[in-house]
Amino acid sequence: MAVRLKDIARELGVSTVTVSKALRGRADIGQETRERVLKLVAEMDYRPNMLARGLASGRSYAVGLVVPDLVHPFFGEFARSLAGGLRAEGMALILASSEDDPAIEQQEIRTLLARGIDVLLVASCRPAADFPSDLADSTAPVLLIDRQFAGGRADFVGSDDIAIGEVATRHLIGIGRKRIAHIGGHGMSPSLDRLKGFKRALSAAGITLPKAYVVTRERFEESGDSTGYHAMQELLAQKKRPDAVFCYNDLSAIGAMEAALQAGLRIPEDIAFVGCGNLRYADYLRIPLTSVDQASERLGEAAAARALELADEPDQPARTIRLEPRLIVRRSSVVG
Amino acid sequence: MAVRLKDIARELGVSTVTVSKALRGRADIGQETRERVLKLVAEMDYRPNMLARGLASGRSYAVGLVVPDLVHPFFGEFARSLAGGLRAEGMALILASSEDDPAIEQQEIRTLLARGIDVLLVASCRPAADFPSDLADSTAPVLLIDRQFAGGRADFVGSDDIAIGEVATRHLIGIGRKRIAHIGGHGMSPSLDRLKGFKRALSAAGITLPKAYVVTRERFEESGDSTGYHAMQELLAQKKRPDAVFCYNDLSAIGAMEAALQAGLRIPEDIAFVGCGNLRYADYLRIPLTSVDQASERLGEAAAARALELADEPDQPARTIRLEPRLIVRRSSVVG
DNA sequence: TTGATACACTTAAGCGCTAACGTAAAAAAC
DNA sequence: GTTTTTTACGTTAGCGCTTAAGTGTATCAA
Repeated sequence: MAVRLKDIARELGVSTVTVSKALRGRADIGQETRERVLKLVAEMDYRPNMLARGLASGRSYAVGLVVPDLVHPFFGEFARSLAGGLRAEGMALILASSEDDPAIEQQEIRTLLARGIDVLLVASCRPAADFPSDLADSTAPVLLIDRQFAGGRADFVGSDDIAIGEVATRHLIGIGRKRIAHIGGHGMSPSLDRLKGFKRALSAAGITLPKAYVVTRERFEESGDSTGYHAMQELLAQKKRPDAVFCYNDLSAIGAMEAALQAGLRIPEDIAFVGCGNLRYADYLRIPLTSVDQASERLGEAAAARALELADEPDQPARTIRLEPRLIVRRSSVVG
Repeated sequence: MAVRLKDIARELGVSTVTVSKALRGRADIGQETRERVLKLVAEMDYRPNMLARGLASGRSYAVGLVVPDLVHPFFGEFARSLAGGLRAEGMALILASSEDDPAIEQQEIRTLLARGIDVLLVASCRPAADFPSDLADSTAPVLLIDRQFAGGRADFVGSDDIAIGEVATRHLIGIGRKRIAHIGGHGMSPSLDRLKGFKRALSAAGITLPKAYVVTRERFEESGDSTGYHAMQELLAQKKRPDAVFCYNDLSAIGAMEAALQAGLRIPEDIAFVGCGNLRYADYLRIPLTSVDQASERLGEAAAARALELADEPDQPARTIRLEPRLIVRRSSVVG
């Protein structure tokens, strides 16, 4: 089959261990031998068998990533830049999608662990309330992405979701809106925190929030547009309908805008919208959408960097990395 | 560390091989023993170490996928449904992104192969003209996705790109357009075939195609909108500007429409557009976009099924699977 | 001269698993 | 009742690599 360490060693008249060490840059190999090895390795196009290396060394040089939905632009962009950061260090990415189903998520985590991944990255779809036991028991260090668990002492890379809620809401307040509603999720930490930021911004401005102005739903990733559409209909049914809505993500904002337009409202004159995620197509929508950018690329880079650290040194005190959001203003919130 | 085969065997007073066989459902294990093994395996939460299994058996139960761009909706959707199909059979997906760079693609293929993947799926970004040697020499069976190579005797799962070109063009002819242009790519097989279908449909209808009505570009995945925008400006500069454009994909169509709108044209009255890919957001665009649906989900399923076959039996005659496209008509091509 | 100290390698062992073959007992065949 | 077959296991060897523990030789201090 393929070229093995043994073949290189035989050809060179040295032991396999010498070749192995030379390849990995260990110090106890002579300059001349090292060069001979490297030269032949290149000539024979040798690639170490990572399964064997992983079995022998306990390190697989691969990280696992579980996301709720690959198609969601945020996770796509995140995965892309993560993969780029890992590739630079010769690490592979094993990807799994949970389809927003906790049972699938658990199963995927198990199979990733069985593959000896060095670090487990998870954007969990399980409720933020308590830390899942399988993550707590993981043999590989765990790096939570985007979604955190309550009291979790786990490593985390994600957005500052409270700031997202504040930034979006302050913008709506800033353009003079008084009846500001929120279409959000429940259960996951980003939903909770964005709502918290939303409320914080409102009360800081002395604006009261009717209970009915907060509509929460599930499943924002896959079919967020219809989720947003129906949630918006609920808001439009209020006696005093809102004049601005902060939506959990862009997809739900798209659906919500659709509902508003169908109801004959003008955007942004009658009602303004802010989404979150800064979708690639936000500029090209019927009404270009104001959105909070989560810097998914930079999150991917940060996660890659942290994952590499954890792979090298698994037993570190947990760290939390939060990136600040940035508001991108478009037509949906300013008369243009 | 984790529970090993040996631990189960010791506990049960049998050999490791017996446990291994029972676990994999081999015939030469007694009913009673099998049950005892399975029971204890469940109790002790044993998961086979896939690195060891892979090393010993030569099968890793993982497939590798290289795509040009994870963020591109087509590949995202494809990867999602592929992963689903594989998961059902206990196969993992190792994902790599080539960033549309042939050198990165080659490197990623090497690292995937070094990981002992059972099947290599590649949506290659290398020119269709000739079959790359690394794919020809691959130790794992190769399954080409979306893009084919000339005279390639390799397995393939993708769209019927000629039909895509025909369907789109016939539609534009059907709505009475006479000056039909194409913004397309070059090099990759889908570009070539879509152009072929485009020309075929035109000549079947007896419509002549000015040379300048075919504009080809590169890089349609990542920044297709600006590619489409600039290509469209070129078309608009013609003495006789087109009254319809078939664009390589939706992203370029979005950019092209943007350019047309900026030029003061009405869509579809003055100029109609058809894209390809049937983007999730096609309905919500400024002008909802008529697009050819590639059935990316079904492609993913088909690829998963074929990959499983190839994993079980690598030496099969190559098969080509092409899914028929379907036109989704929206505002960009009919006055609505 | 002796011993310590590097240096540049080799030998031995084993990671956790499976393929291939071996074997003993029970069942079936003659 | 002996041979053959079948059933249900066990033994051996090894996948390709790495870690840990040597081994021999040159170098240097005492």
